[in-house]
Amino acid sequence: MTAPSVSYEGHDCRMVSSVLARVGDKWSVLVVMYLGGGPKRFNELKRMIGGVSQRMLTLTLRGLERDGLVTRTVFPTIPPRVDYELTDLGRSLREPVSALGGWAQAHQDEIEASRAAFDKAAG
Amino acid sequence: MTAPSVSYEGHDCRMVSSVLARVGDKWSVLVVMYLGGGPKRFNELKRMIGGVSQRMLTLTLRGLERDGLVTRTVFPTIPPRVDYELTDLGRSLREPVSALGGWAQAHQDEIEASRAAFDKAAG
DNA sequence: CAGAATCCCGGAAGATACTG
DNA sequence: CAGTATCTTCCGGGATTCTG
Repeated sequence: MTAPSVSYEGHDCRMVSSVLARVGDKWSVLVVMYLGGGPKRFNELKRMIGGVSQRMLTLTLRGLERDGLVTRTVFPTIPPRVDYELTDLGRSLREPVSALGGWAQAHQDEIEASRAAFDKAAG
Repeated sequence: MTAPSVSYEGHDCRMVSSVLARVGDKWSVLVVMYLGGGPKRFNELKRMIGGVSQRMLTLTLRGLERDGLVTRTVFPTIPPRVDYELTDLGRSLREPVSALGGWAQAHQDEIEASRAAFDKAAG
């Protein structure tokens, strides 16, 4: 019943790993999620995410842009304005990430209980 | 059509992030994937994954065990034997991870092309 | 406002050696 | 075989400062 629609065996598992390395990155996920609500400006994202340094946000956005998940649009005004928006590819990522989010939500308590029990047993 | 079954807005996005921090971990993913094929011993996993140090594999398995995704069974024989196996929770994770794997597979070329173009433009 | 540049530190992770 | 222990190296990432 939990049979995956795509089997693990039969293709290079490392590819999944490398994609998760990007997608699973803490800030990248949050950016993709928040950009799902529409285009955002730099500081707008920074405020929404909260706890991210401008350096990390810059690097994260750069990485997402490089992978074709996000577009960067500069308005040559004063003060400058830059909009970030998901590409079609970026939007298509929301679905599988959302599935993982759903899993996280469904099993969060289970995981936390397991951690507590494990930590208690190990002292 | 790409409408997610679980919306991003409406629950704490950081939870998804924290789960991805574990699940998205390079070695954790690979371990879960390989254990999907049935119970494995330590060095068996090490050989299958390849490129992982015994230290990292130990830490990864410990983390997965702590989260209740993997069970560790010790056979008090000489030489010692330890089997690692996915729990029900661990098996349930395969489905959403597989979805992400499918996405990775489907868009790999697109991503690589985007990276190449980006790197070329940036010099 | 949106970044670039610089400094700096703690933790992540490899290599190696030892053990029950 | 399945780890633990130790050392060391590396770099992710925060804080701060400067610019177009």
